This record gives sequence, structure tokens and C-alpha cells, in this order.
Amino acid sequence: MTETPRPLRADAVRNRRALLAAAADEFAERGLDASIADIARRAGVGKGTVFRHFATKDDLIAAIVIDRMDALNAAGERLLAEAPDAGVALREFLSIAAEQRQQRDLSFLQQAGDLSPEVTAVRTRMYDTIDRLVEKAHASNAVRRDVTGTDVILLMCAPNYVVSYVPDAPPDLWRRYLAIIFDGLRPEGAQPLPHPPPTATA
Amino acid sequence: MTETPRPLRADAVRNRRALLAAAADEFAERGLDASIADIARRAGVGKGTVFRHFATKDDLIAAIVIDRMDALNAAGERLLAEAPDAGVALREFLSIAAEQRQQRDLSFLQQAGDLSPEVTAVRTRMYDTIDRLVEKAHASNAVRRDVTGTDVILLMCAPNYVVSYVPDAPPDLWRRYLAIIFDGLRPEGAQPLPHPPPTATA
DNA sequence: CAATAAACGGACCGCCCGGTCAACTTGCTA
DNA sequence: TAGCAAGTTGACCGGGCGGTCCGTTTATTG
Repeated sequence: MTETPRPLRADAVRNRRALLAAAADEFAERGLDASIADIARRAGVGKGTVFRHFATKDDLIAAIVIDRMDALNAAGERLLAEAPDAGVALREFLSIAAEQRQQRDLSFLQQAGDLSPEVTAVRTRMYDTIDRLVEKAHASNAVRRDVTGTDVILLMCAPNYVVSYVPDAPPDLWRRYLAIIFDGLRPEGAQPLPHPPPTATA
Repeated sequence: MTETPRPLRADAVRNRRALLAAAADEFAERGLDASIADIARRAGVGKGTVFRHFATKDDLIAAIVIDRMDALNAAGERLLAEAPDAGVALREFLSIAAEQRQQRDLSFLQQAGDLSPEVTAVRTRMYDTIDRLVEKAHASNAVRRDVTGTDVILLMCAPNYVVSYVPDAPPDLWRRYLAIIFDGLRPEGAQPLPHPPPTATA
């Protein structure tokens, strides 16, 4: 059923990689409306080459998003398998996510490159990993019971968001807000939450 | 020193108001790149009229931002004067801010309409109000001591941000995340925070 | 009810964007 | 090393944007 896709030519792989890197940098610096022309220039290729590799700007965005979510998911799986303390594992996962986003804030791409089924697939996988991290944390009473995996997913990027309002934020400032939010997740003295949790995000 | 500015003509005031409202709606629906032409159409005026009232798109944005921050500041002042419990007052203020943003999310305008001195002025005033709310909360031991006013400013919009990732979020979902974050602000069992607080934001 | 300045409207300008295409170059393979 | 498909390139296109300008309309005022 699956077609036999001829392997890419050597220069093509090189260009594809350069393009992906240049696009990530350019988006991080200029935001969502970084232009294809600038990305091409930064990668040292012609504009046409961009569209040969990624039929549309949204496809390019999707490819970047997939790369990043895959990396994050891998980190989560590793923690799930290796970390001894479930609470520490969850916090470590949130730290890794924050660190990734601190280096290059590409959060706005999430919203843009959404339609593709590949994005949906890798996101579902990552959500599942987070669910399991939270379940383990529940089991060892590190996180209040009425907080769900989806809650954690939603809160995940909040520390970076908070920091984004500080003009020249020190690179570790997010740790401060992760600490506050994580404190809000503890079981001790928690009153019941005022609204039912949302169901899994598509 | 101050010039005598002739009072605006009756139709001009009407149009200005309509423009501001239409722009707020349009930005809320379409995001930052809502077009001036669409805003004009929605307000029922010509495109030229927009630029008569607001010399540039950024000026229009600044006017909207000023309106909203003024309203929020007024609410804060009122709470400061009238509310009996300082902890409740702070939480109520955060609720009002969240509610405002829930109705129309215009947060992205903050970042855009920044340069104007009027924006800076009204923002400074609002920051000061929040500082006083937090100080009072400290005094009545409703909020942990190592959390500053600037911290609260930064955390203020996080509940809405968190919710923004849920496709068809129920309109009150933000309350859930405000509760979690507010719990992280309580003095009980708080460990010292891992990073010094940022200084006031310009 | 004139007269007049203020306000309005929309055709118009230049710019830049995402995307296309046909001529050209280059890595692969037999 | 010859031949060719795969890959590259940049000029080019249509469209939408912010902003300008001037002929027309309208609120105001004496």
C-alpha cells in the first residue's frame, strides 16, 4: 500500500535541515509573520526551494511543531521509565518543557499549524504521556487528586507566558512561576476547585 | 500652555465611539491583523475617517488599551477603598481582570501599542494600584511574603492564557486555574521561591 | 439661512506577502 | 562518463494591507 518514496538527494536533505533550523530561528525572532523570503535567505537557498520542501507556509510550521513535540514526548517517556519519584518526574518534565520554550518561544505556532493529521497524532501521543505522568503523581500523592492530566497540559506553558511580559527577563525567571504554580498543585490544604475540568483537547 | 482644543462635532464623537467599539470587536475576533478596512466597515464609516481619528493603526490600538486599563484600574481603586478583606479584594481584582479578558481577549494588543507615553502612564498607575492591593494582602497574611506586586501582575492573565488552549472553553473555566494559581500564592507551607522577583516592568 | 470650517468617504498609491513556473544546475546510476 | 530525473532558482503574479488625498457633505454659528 505505502508507496516506495525514493530517498532524497544528498543536497536536498541538507537543505531541508537548514530550512527547518532557519525557519525556527526566524519565527522565534520575528513571530508568526516571519516571511518565507527571509527564511530562505537565512537558510542560504532560493525561495522556490522552500516551497519544494513544504508546499505551504502552514506545512512548514507543522513540520517544526512536530519536531518539537516529538522531542518533548521522548523526554516524558524517559522520565516515566527512569525517574524514581513521580512528583519529581512531573516537575522535571514541566521544567524541560519550559526550558525548550525559553530558548525559542514558538508557542504561537501551535495554534497555526493545527489541521494536519500528523500534528494531531503526535500531540495525542504527548498528551497521553502527560496523563501517565500525572497518574503516577496521583498514586504517590504528589499532586492533588482533583487536578487532571488536561489541567497540567494547560498549565504547562504558563510559566513562560508569565515571563514573556518582562522585557529583558533573566533566562531562569520562569522557575519562579513554575514553583508558584506547582505549589498550587499540591494536595495539602487544597479546597475543591470551582469548575469541572475540561475534557481532553481534541 | 495647553492649546484650546475646539470641541468635537457631534457626528465626530459618535463615530469615534463606534470606531473604538468596532475595533475592539474586530481585534477580538480576528486578532492583531484585523484590517482597518474591516473595522471601518463594521463601524459604518469610510476608511479615511478611521485615520482622521487615529493617525495610525498603532494609535488606534493604544486608545483601546488605554480604555481597558483605565476601567481595570478604577475597579482596583474601588476594591482598595471598599473591600473589608484584603485577600478577598486581591482575588476579586484578579477575577475582574479575567472576566474582562474572557469577554474579549485583547491581550496581544498590550505588546503592540506600547510606545505611547499615555499607555505607559496609565499602566504605571494600574501597576501601582496592584502593588497596594498586594501590600494589603501581605499585611493581613493572605499572600506569602516572598510574592511581590510584580509577581501578581505577571500572573494576572495566566488563567485566561491557560484556558485559551481549550477550543470551546466554557466561559467560567478560568476560575479553575485562578483557584490553582491563587492557591500557589498562599503562605501555608510555602518553600522559598527559586529565583529573585523581577523588578517593576518599566 | 448663509457661510465656513470640520468631518467624511473612497479611489488611489506603494509595498510586501505567499505562492507559481519555466529555465537551469546537479547528484545519482548504469 | 553520459544521461536524466531530481532539485534549485529568482523573476513574476494577484491580492490585501496601511496610509494619503481631495472633492463632497454636514454640523455649527452669528
